[in-house]
Amino acid sequence: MANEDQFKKITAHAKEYGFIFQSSEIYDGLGAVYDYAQNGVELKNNIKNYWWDAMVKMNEEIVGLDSAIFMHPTVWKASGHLSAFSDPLIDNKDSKKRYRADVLIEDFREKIQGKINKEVTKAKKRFGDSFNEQEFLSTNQRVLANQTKIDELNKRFVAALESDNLEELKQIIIDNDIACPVSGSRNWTDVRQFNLMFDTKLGSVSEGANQIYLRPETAQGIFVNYLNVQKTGRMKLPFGIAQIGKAFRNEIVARQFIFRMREFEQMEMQFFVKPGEEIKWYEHWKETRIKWHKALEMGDEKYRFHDHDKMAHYANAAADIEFDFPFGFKELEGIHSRTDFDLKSHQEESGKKIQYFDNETKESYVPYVIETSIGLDRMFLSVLSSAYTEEKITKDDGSTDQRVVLRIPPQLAPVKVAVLPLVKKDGLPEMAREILKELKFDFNCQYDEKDSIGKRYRRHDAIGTPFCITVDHQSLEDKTVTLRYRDSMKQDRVAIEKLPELIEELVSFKKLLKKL
RNA sequence: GCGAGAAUAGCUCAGUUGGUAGAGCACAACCUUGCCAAGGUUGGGGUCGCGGGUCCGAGUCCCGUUUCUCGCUCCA
Repeated sequence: MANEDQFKKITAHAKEYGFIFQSSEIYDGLGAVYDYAQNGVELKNNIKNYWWDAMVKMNEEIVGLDSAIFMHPTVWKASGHLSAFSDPLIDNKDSKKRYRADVLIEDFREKIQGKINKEVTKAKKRFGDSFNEQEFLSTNQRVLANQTKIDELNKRFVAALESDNLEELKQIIIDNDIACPVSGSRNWTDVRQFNLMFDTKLGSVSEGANQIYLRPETAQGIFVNYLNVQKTGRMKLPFGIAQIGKAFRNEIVARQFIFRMREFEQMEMQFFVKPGEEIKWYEHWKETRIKWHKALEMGDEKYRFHDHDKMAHYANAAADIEFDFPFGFKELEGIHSRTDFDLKSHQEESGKKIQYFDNETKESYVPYVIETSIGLDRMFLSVLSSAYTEEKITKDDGSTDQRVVLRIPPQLAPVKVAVLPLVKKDGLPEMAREILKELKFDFNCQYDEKDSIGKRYRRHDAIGTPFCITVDHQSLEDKTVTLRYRDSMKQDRVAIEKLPELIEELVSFKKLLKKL
């Protein structure tokens, strides 16, 4: 991949300039776990704030929540994670490829279904208008044989999945002569189960200990609080609950820097609607969410939708917003129409009525849910990778030079302003300190007096600081400074008293939020 | 988990056929310059991933091991 180099540079830059460190690095690191460093945490917080403002602050009908990571274990039974969240995996010994055993069987089933469909198409052509599909399906020998095969397969498959019978899954693969798509061989290992949820014990580890799980998604914390929020907030449908928080998945393989981690952070909003209106709202949130991304102006062409054909067990419509990462278009955010699956399951498991009384129609019903769920760490990576730029610049004397600049949207930049005395004498540092003292109430600022002014500009380019204020000798006389812009490297001379207003204009979320 | 590569200073790397660890950048102090990195002087920092073996002697050869990176699977 041509951009692999680019990706390496970005990860190296992220470490070198204090955005992301590997966890427990002095102990050789811990696989796929990362810490956000001094600049990273600022960027991450800014992303969170942008999202929270766009969701909670700007929408009267959306409220926030911060639910615990630990939850009652039955939550995960109701949500389907206990059964559906464990993948039965099988390896082919010849090609060394790994497959999900259930997917392998499903693909095989589809192949046979394809054969049947082909027969039907052929017959349709041959018989024209007189073709009776029902009759054809029940009489054609080849079709019947294949249909029987599928029926038998389904019976065994469903039974095996329900009873978690891994030996049976392997037996199905063997009995049907399912071969590895790569090697063509039938040399399979045993099927093994991987549960993607981390478990731990609540209470004393000895007797009476309760097995609990680290949540694999934040959504369930919202669902189980639906009634509480709706009642105490006097919420009327449609309304939403937003939450930012950590989730944990014990991925077999977690890689690609912070793209896939075992501990990650989600920003989720569950929007509760009247049944039947879900597709309307699904479309609404698809549009709203992509606008939120594009408002940052990192390049409209870097985003695209990917509509799902295959749904998760809970969804009736689903799309991803994909971002053009250095390693290709990958999922950044998911928008799912989750139907009433979750609330209904919790209603059944808990025995508590989870319904909404509609005063207009005088009916009670379980609301439908539209979910928007974005990976915060992925968002972080998208900002970082689109921001990273190596730039050739031509100097006044005609010679060329290079600089590395992070073109982070100013609203998200970790440091907003650097205050720099041109020289380390003549009272310039003191004056710079005075300016900083005022600005730091409103903005994350840094002071730097070491090395030449050019070098300091470059240092701030490298962490994406959008503005550098330089205090020079003229400042002492007329209370003006130069304001240098990161992207254009141009400078304006402005009055010190105008600074807060000027910077605020370029750095606040207001302009972004108005575009939504 | 399987396969492939890698591991020497904060970073990028050099280290000859085995002979007691180097460079550039970065960092710190001081001097100098003063609006777009790379002036001078001085200094700090490494049990060469870890463990064993061969050898008078191992960063270098052999074995093992750990971790990281990439591919296969899955997903936010």
